[in-house]
Amino acid sequence: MALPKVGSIGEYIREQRQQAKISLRQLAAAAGVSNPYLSQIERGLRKPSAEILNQIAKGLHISAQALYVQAGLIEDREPPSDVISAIRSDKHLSGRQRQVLIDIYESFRKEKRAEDEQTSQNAHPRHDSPQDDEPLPEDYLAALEPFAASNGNGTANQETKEG
Amino acid sequence: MALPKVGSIGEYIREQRQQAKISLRQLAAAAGVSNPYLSQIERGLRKPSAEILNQIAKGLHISAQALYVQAGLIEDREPPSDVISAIRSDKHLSGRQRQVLIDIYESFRKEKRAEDEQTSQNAHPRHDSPQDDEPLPEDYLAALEPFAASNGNGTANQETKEG
DNA sequence: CCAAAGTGCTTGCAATTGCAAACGCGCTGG
DNA sequence: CCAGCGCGTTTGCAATTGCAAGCACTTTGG
Repeated sequence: MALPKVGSIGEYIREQRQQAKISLRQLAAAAGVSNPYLSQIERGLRKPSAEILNQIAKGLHISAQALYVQAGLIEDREPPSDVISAIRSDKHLSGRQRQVLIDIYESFRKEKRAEDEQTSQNAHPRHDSPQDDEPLPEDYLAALEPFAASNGNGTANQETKEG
Repeated sequence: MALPKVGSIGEYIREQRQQAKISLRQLAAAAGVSNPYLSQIERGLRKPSAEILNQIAKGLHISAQALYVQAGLIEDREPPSDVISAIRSDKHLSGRQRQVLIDIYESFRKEKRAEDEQTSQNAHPRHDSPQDDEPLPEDYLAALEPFAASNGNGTANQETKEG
């Protein structure tokens, strides 16, 4: 997994560099990295660390965030799950309970996503979550038992202001 | 250069993990990294790559950006220099000229900064306010909120101990 | 013509990342 | 008491990062 998929970030850097009309060596100097390494990065032969990426962003006078997104390191935007944020901000739950709920919720989401992908394998171009396919551990279900018994409320009602 | 300022990121991760009441191994599994490696990261013995950082952020259900900032990988953000943006948007300059101007301007800034740091050695840990190419929607900020809030008050990080 | 300087690229190599295996420690329970 | 499980940590090791040195090519220009 060292060569192919990282291409976009390298291309992006090269585009930005050429657009700024500076040579590879100049950018390398400005970014504080070696020229051969930058060359390899631009051609997708190497996967630069976040530090290097940050330096390059500075050398290019572009947003580091944009570069991270391009590199797939920030993905795009965190999944804006109201459920998770609601769980996390619920003062009536212990840390353990929070975690259990979140894990369960996520496993459900995961299942659903797997089903959807089976039925229709259309384009999800930036989707990059390789191995997260473990079923719900018994521990969690066991932890859930007393909880579900005492709490009959099944809806995760969001109280966030919705405009 | 193996352990300069990476300590904070490790401590931060550990705090977040303990706050979520999950074990090191659980987080390691959720993040898709090995437990020994996560252990070393938390203790500041290793400097994780951006990918690993991203995975950990997901495992912790916190914003990857926040983690990058903590790791010093996003540092803060490029100073929203009007000069640079003005230079970049000036149609009367060639790409090369633009670059030269920017470089000169930056070297001046750098000099100045060096002087300032000599006179007063305090760093401004300014919170990250997203305002770049794409302003983040409030939904996202809301998702960030519990985390950002805990950074300011909830965590046992910055209690009444000042050295 | 050929030195000098520019461009990007290839090649070893030290240092680092990241992991599998295994250790010591505490707890539970047959 | 010892087997079993989970916790965090330590210890080698393969794979990768990132760099210094050097290559091939093109342009400048005395």
